[in-house]
Amino acid sequence: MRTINVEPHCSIFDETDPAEYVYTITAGTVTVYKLLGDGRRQITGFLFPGDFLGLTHNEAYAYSAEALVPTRLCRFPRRRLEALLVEIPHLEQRLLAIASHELAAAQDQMMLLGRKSARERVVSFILMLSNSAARHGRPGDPVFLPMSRSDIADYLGLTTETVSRTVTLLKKQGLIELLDDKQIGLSRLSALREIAEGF
Amino acid sequence: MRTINVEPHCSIFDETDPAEYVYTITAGTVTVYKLLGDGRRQITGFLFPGDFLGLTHNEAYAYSAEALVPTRLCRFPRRRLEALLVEIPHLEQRLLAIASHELAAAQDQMMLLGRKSARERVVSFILMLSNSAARHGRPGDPVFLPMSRSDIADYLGLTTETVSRTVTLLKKQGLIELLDDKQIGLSRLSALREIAEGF
DNA sequence: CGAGCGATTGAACGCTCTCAAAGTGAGTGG
DNA sequence: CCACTCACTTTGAGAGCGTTCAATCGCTCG
Repeated sequence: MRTINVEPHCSIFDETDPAEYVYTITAGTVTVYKLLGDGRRQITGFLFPGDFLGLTHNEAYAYSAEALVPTRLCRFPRRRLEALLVEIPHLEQRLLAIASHELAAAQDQMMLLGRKSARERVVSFILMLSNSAARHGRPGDPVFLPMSRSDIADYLGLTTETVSRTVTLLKKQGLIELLDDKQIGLSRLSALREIAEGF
Repeated sequence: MRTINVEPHCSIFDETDPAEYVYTITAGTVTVYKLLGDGRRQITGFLFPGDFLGLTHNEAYAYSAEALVPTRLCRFPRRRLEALLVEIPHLEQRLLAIASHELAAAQDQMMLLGRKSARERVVSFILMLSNSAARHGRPGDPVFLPMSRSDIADYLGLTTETVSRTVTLLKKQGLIELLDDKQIGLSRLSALREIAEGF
């Protein structure tokens, strides 16, 4: 087990790398993404301190991961983890709970990507970050967005321009407040929730 | 444990039902989906014989499930499964492997929904069904599509009209053959694979 | 034969993308 | 301290892909 520091925009592993390690994040933010042949990118998740990274049952990782901000990770050899699983039965339950939670989040994201408008996607994203921050004991309002517009766009299946326009519009309509472009106040929480749920 | 038969378009459980049972599918096809406030639907998966249904760590299901064709299920009380997990350590490993596999599939689907064109989505879908059929020991070519255009559309984040137009176009271009509207021959497999991967 | 449902086809619209330019802010060097 | 650069964000105008609305086709079933 080793501690590793990664600078912003530096790769942790790539989609086809042999999956030799698993990681836990102790500080920072990580983006997990997949690429298409011509370079199109889909970010499948943002990971924060406490989250696991790199769990898979295949030989290779199914996705790439890189640091968004200066990030600290704990790295385990995968074989070591598998040995631990035999010793500590509780650990497997814990991993199953995590995987189950991630699956539910993935289904929400499919709903977002397949059926929601740009406006609904951006609102859903802001609320998601707010909830996630609150669960991790950080303030849920104002919401802090450590990622760039381009990262948000690649997570929401939009372009940076559309994300920018949508945020501007939400502000004009008094639904959010822009403290700066990485800090957003939630003026009308219940209205935002309705938009995200598609009413 | 009980065997249950479900007719087409009949609900197995709904998104908010208490999650009292887990199921395995022994015959037929099941659709798993989520709904938005105004009725928009996103199908998050099609399940076939051998697949598990209803696994969750929450009180309620996170999605709805219904039969697509006449379907037979085995129903376990969830508590019984939890008891089995204690008795049979291997079972937990198996569930973790399944969840891990589903997560990888979910990430592929996010890429499809967020970044692929209609044409790429339809081709990816056809190939996905072909691979899935082959893994289950059924013919991968021609591909059998048990679901309606509307189900395909709700799975791919498109409309029925777009699915229909796209399939017609693929046929005109000699990339697939339409035996009937539920049976598709894969004329040029490698070309199809390139389209799906975004080249 | 007629009803009804799903699939297909057509035409026009609109949301988001694309391409382009201007604005903003942090960091650098004169 | 200010000018300059560079990256990111915002704003604008126009185009395009997929949607919407509507009509037709084709099959199954009574």
